[in-house]
Amino acid sequence: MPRLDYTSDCRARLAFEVLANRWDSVVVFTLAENGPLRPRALRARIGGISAKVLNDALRRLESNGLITRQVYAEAPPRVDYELTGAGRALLVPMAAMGEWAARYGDEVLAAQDRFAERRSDQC
Amino acid sequence: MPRLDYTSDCRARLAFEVLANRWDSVVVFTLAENGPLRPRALRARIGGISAKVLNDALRRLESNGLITRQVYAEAPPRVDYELTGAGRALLVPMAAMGEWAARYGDEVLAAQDRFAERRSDQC
DNA sequence: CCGCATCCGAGACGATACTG
DNA sequence: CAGTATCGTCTCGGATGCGG
Repeated sequence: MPRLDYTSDCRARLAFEVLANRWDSVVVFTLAENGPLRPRALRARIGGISAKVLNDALRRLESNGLITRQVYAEAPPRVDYELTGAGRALLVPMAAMGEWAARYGDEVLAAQDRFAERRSDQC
Repeated sequence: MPRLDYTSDCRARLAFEVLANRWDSVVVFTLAENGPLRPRALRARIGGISAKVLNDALRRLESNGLITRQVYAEAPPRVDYELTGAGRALLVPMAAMGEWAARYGDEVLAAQDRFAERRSDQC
């Protein structure tokens, strides 16, 4: 998050930076599909993510204005997270990314295998 | 690059993972605009990237099948890098990301400022 | 129940110097 | 000129335990 230097003029970089971390896009996607959710529910829907890491992701998304944090004055404490307009709008480019992955995902995996083989051949 | 576990079903994750690192998307973009380039030329066009880091990025992109590496038997050594079909196809989602950034970039930066302020207020 | 503090390992980035 | 090696720093991911 060291605030982008746009010396290299790639407009899309801000968007990628915002979703660069492992779980951020998954959280956005999950919130988009299910509406406002509590951390507990988010963890359950996503699966395979620790509480701390989810919290880290939520903080990042909040700091980038992609989600809002609602706190209810109750006991036990209750919180939920919801997408902002900017967050919801991200679904459009995310869909484009998904289509690319659907079309070229196998190629990528195959290339990774080939590359791993070549490196083990040399040694 | 620890090979995705698709336990969390977000199809777009592969695409994000492929461009998750700082310079990867910039390199793809630069190659798309200028055609095949030698590392030297790439560095010059991009600006602000060290030789090692560019090399790291090129290796990653190659291992993911987004670029190809052409070696010419000359002296002094000559190499150039070119986008594959999968690499060129990435420009479509990248453009979508760019449009999002153009529309919501300011909101993101403003949110970051607000978030930074709140944290410094508390301390 | 939510979130924070701590500790650890893995990678990326960055600068520099060196080999083919 | 291309690429590697090394070193230091930073951040993410992951696990665990504590406090509000």
